[in-house]
Amino acid sequence: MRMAPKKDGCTKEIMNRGAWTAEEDRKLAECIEIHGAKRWKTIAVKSGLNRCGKSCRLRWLNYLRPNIKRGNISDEEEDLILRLHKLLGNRWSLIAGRLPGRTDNEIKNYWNSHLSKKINQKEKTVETTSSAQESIPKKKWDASPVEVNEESGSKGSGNSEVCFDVDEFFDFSAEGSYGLDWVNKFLELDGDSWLAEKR
DNA sequence: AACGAAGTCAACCGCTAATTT
DNA sequence: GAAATTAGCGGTTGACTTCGT
Repeated sequence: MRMAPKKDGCTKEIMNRGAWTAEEDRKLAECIEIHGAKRWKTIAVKSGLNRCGKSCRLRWLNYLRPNIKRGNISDEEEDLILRLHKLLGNRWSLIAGRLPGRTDNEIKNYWNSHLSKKINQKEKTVETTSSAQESIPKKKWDASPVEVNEESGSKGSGNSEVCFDVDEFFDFSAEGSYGLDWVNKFLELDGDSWLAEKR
């Protein structure tokens, strides 16, 4: 697509970059079938694509992976993204993990092009209608998750209002959790009635 | 029809975390 | 335990498409 190679594993030699061709996709898929979707550096070499491992991984995860859904994000999915974003912030891979067949990149793009705009509009209308009483702090949607207690997982303050077990929360082995009930559990109505309104 | 603006999305970059040597 | 390597993530870019004038 563009620009000169930069420093990292991908750039020690001149690598192919930019849009993938059907032939490259086929070679990559073949190679992954043989070696599995791991060891991307190895796959990059074995496939003979002259692409870096990073690039191969991204292509596989976003396009070639089986069961991937493209486009047409449903109302339910959109609602789920909104709620998860409120809960998690810009942790796209975690959000994607709760939306079967969706990729972090797709969700991130969808957020940036659709949802962030919707939210900004909503904010504006709220501001104009309730300019007088400003007791409730303005909600910042970008990268400001509800604080969660992550002590069992990674970093976290522990000083949270919404406490839950991260391990339980991200136990993706629990199939069938695709829905809103589980997230409602953590998102007791906090004044964000517009989410409810919009349904 | 032509052109610029705005929107979309695939792909890359830079960084950190995890793993291997 | 330290250093090197690899994997994964979120942010950003820019080519392409669509829309408005």
